[in-house]
Amino acid sequence: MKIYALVDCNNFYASCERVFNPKLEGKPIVVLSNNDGCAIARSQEAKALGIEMGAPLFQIQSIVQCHQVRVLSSNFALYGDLSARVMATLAQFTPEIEIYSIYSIDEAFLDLSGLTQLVDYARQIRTTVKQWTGIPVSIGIAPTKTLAKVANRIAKRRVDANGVFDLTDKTLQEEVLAQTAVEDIWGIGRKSGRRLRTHCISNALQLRHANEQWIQTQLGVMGLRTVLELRGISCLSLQSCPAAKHARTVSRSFSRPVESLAELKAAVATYTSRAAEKLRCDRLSAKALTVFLMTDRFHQDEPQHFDSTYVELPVATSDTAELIGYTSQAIAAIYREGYRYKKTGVTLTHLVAANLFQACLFETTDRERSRKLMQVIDRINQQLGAGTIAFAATGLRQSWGRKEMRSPRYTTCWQELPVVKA
DNA sequence: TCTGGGGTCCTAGGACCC
DNA sequence: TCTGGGGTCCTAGGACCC
Repeated sequence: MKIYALVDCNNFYASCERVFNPKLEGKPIVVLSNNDGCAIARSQEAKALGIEMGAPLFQIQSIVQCHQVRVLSSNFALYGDLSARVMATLAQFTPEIEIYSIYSIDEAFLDLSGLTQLVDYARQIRTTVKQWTGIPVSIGIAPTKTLAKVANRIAKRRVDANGVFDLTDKTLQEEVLAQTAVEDIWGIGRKSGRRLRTHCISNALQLRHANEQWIQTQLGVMGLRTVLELRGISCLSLQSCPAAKHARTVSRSFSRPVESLAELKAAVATYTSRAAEKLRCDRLSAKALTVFLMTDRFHQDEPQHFDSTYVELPVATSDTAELIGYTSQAIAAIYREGYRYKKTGVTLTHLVAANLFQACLFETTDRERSRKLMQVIDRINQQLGAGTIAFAATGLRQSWGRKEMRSPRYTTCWQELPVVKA
């Protein structure tokens, strides 16, 4: 029998902040989204105060003040680095590990098949991760990934579980699934949850016993897969070597409305640069791209405009200058005067391995020269900090975002290393 | 006044081909 | 006036995840 363990970091972003700032221990913390807009992570104490995931900061201001909630801007450089350390630690315990999956920032599946003393082993993993990285994790153990997710929830909630819960026992599965709300199952979202409830399926045990044909007509093959997984039949295998990405998006909301094409162009050029960097980092090239722009949907009293445009490129590329040329034209094509824009973004799609592209018969650009130039730019920005060298099209002021309460990038920036005083 | 960003997979339906 | 059938590929949109 297969045995999966799901290792999930507790309140990951909040825990990361605590690693370098122990004064935050035991205090309610929220970490904010881009522009300091919404709460995207909360410590246990903040959750207990009733702060919901995604709550706009201005709506929770009274709770924040009343309970002295520590409010922090997001610091993804720090979280990404600590995530990598957690994953590296987990990899010490088994070669069968799924990292870099789309859920990778704070969780990883491990294949523990064939091991005995599962709970002891999991405790050892938990202790080691905490000791080596400072991040507390919870571990759920079960014969399928979906059940391991359920087990992980219990590991987090039950005080007596002490961070580890083993759900391999069939009788225990029945008991636990009966207490799990149907929308708390991995893969069942709000929509499906509501639909299931109208058919009197409100917990995971009822879903487990639902009719297969009926589920497939209602929820499609994904839903059916979930039901089988709940029954202990593994449908989702461990992807130890996940497929390459299909798309790379960079988009941001503005901290204030933007009306001029010039500003939008500068923003789009900035996002294009970032997306192209990601592409080169993954050694990929894009054969197509989409650019979109939108007004503020929360301001329905103002005129609304959303548009996007798709562009196929003659030759796959990851050259920033070339891509900015295309995205700049694209944004101009969908821009309409007289709107207050809130957000714009760039998606690079149809990604192919950079060394395997189909050249164009009438090619005029010198690909080798462009590749070398990009390499130099990437190296300079890596060594001297992001944005040290940039394309003029990205503009001189890059002040769309707001991050007023960001903690230092303790582990990824020389100037911001923590200092230990004797 | 202030409301995130970046992904995946599946399905339906259109375009196109023979 | 009559106007096939089956297959593939692609995209948009929905649902979901963290």
